[in-house]
Amino acid sequence: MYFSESEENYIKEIYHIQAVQGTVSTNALAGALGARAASVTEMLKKLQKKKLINYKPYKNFSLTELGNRIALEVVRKHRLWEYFLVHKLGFSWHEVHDIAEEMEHVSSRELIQRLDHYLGSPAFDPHGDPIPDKNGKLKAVKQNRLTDVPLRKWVIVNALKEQGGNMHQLLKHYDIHIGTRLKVNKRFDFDSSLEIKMDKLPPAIISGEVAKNIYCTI
Amino acid sequence: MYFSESEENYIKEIYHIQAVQGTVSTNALAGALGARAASVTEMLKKLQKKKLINYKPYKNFSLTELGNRIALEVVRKHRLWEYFLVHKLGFSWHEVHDIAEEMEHVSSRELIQRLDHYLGSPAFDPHGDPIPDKNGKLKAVKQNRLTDVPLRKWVIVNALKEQGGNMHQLLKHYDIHIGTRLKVNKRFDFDSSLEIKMDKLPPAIISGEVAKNIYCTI
DNA sequence: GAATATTTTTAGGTAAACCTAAATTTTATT
DNA sequence: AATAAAATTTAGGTTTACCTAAAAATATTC
Ligand SMILES: [Mn+2]
Ligand SMILES: [Mn+2]
Ligand SMILES: [Mn+2]
Ligand SMILES: [Mn+2]
Repeated sequence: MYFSESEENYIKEIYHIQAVQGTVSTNALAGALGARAASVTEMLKKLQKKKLINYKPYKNFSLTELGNRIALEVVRKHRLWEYFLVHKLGFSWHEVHDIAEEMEHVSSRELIQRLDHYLGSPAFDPHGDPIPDKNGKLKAVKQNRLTDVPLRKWVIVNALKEQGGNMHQLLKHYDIHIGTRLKVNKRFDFDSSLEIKMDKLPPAIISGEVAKNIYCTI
Repeated sequence: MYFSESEENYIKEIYHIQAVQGTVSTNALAGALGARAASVTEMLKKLQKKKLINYKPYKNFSLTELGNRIALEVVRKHRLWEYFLVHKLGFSWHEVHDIAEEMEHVSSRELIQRLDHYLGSPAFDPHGDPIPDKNGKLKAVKQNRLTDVPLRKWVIVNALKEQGGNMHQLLKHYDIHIGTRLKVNKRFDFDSSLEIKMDKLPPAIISGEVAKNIYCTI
């Protein structure tokens, strides 16, 4: 069965929202895709006809088993290409999302099979997100928000979320990247900033803004 | 300036037809693209408005300087991806065209820059066709049709054209590939087959059908 | 050079993916 | 429970890229 680029983007986005919010609404999806609610409604009907989502008018919706499988395939393609861009072409992690957003729609299954093998079947993309394997299985690693981590406990950064701006400059300045070991010494409620401590470096203050996008293993 | 996937395909195809026929007509383009003449006319008007082609109704048309530049960029992307698919992912030369047909439309310039560097700035794609460099320059190597080559003269295969079917099986059977040294002993006008001689192999007969798609340096 | 054939364009449609504005349904508030 | 607010859908457009069938222009043939 053929799915258009738009259909793939919708399915993938439903998958992501479902993963973090548990439930998906027309407006949430419209927001995530930068589209208007009316456009989303139209597409929802199309996706339902293709048996990719469970949808009743005016109600929240969810992916069907099939929809989930397709979503995982697109996510797999996206993350494998991101891995390729960073580890083979030398891009930095914050530059690859938009390119992968296009490459994820190249349709050849054989291509992805071979790409995966060529990259050594990586389990995580450059942002620390798990790459679904051929069967859609994800290596489950808990991503704990740095803002919620217990005080004075050493943790390891395992994921960084891109948020539009150029947060990566800041992270580079602090020398925080995936694999960095650090602990949170204090949390300042006033501006929700944190004092963190990294090996061989004096304690540093980071804003809640940044901390929100840093995840780690406890 | 943005060009859609369709616009890129049209421009590239005009470039190819121009290269072999010298001149491009609505019907020729429609045939090459698998579209109807009416659709082509419509697109021609769009391409003219974008100053990519020189076009007068009912007349043959040609690429403008800008059109040529864009065409070369798409050709460059196509052939670099083909090279990647064969030399990095292990595809065989006859499997890569359709995949590259999709990948050539990924828009990032930086991506192609880096891909080129990663591949070692190759000058020829897996079919033996030259890859335009960043400035659109092509390494000119004369591709002589094996059917036209002088008799009893050793030549080297430098290009193989894919023609839908599975000619590659035949070529593999004869062990003919890019780089193969051979000479044409005889030409049989009756069915336009050729007797060829390769190093360390007894003479063999190949059909005109196949020979037409083999090119070499004299 | 007129008649015929071929090529190309125009006219009029369709489907996908978007949009705005208005109507409808659901949810929240008094 | 009635009303107000918010979310969602429907109605009616637009643009892109296709299509078929008919008309117009160009080329070929007698
Ligand atoms: Mn995408
Ligand atoms: Mn990622
Ligand atoms: Mn293409
Ligand atoms: Mn090629």
